[in-house]
Amino acid sequence: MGRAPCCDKANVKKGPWSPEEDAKLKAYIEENGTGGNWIALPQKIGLKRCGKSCRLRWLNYLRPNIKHGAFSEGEDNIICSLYINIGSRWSIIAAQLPGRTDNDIKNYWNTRLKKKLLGKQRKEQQARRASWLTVKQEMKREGGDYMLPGMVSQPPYWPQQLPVIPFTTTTNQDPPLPNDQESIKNLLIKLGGRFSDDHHPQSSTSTPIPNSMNSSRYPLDVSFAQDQLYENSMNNTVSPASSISPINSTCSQVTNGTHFNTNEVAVPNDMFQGLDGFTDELRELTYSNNQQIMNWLEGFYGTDNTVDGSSTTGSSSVESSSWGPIYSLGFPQLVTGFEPCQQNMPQASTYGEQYCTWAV
DNA sequence: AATAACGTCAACCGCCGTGGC
DNA sequence: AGCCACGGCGGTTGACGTTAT
Repeated sequence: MGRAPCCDKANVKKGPWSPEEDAKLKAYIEENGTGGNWIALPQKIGLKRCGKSCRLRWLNYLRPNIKHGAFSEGEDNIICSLYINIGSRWSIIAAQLPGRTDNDIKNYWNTRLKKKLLGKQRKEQQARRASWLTVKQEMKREGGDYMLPGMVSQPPYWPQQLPVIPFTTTTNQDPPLPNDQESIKNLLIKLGGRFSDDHHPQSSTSTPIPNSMNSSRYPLDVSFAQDQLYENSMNNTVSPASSISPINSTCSQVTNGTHFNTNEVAVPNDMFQGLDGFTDELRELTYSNNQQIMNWLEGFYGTDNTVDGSSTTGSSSVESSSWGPIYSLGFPQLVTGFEPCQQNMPQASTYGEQYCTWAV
């Protein structure tokens, strides 16, 4: 037996709110408050609306200090930084943008920001491909290796060189500031990579997954993403087989248990859910190296740094200078803004653990 | 001018966590 | 411990406006 409906659907008006309804609701709440019971509210006011609908209307439209209209560049940056870090946690993102509602931000992301991001990425990708084809032809003629400067031929397999700093907020202390490499690692994981100590799953202790992670919404399948990345890298690069490191592709199992290995990094599989081709774009992107990902993001953020191909053939190091523009635009806002988020959201520490923690 | 295609956004739906009983 | 009501959240839908053909 299902749950009883919160209201009598047959006698409830749906669709756009009329000015009269708005006025009634606004006047009542401003005078009396919600009374802590949205379900009972419409009857008190004499509105033929569902309580949930009233709540939504108030929160998204009628409540004071709601900001309507275009998003600023700064707001764009915050949204993107947070999305990259925590995914589609719109309410948390909204908490960082006074006057904006989660619904607004969600719509804005889905209809504009995502495309803006993709548009820039596509342009760069096309340019890169064009130059790649040129070089490839050049190399074929000369019988050389198919490698572009600044491109690594290995599948994306991030080395465990980055410092491991758990980004937990389980204490009362402020969360540690993410340093460059931590942020990069975090990002790379979300892009589907894994780290070099992933191969020792049995050797470590297990850590309970937070309840919210341990649901069907968050199948832990990092290695599967990695395998896909590998396939993508095989399909999208013309690298000779000899230059590709072997990769363990036998561990593509969705972890549904109640524990996860502390050497594994928990990444929600739906981190980029709803992005359709965007996920593929990101995966495709990872056939090149960290530096290129950094440049891609910098491109989005509007900085004009170009790839210094000569310095990026190594697969492990990421110059902090390359991260600089992103760091300065995005993460400070994220970090300094995280505090109100913690205050407002009791489960904020859970998010911190879910998305930012990995153990040594 | 007509209409198809696309974009935007308010609103809805259903699931989940929480707290009271 | 189990049930229930409720609030909150994220994903999706559909109406409406705009642009392209």
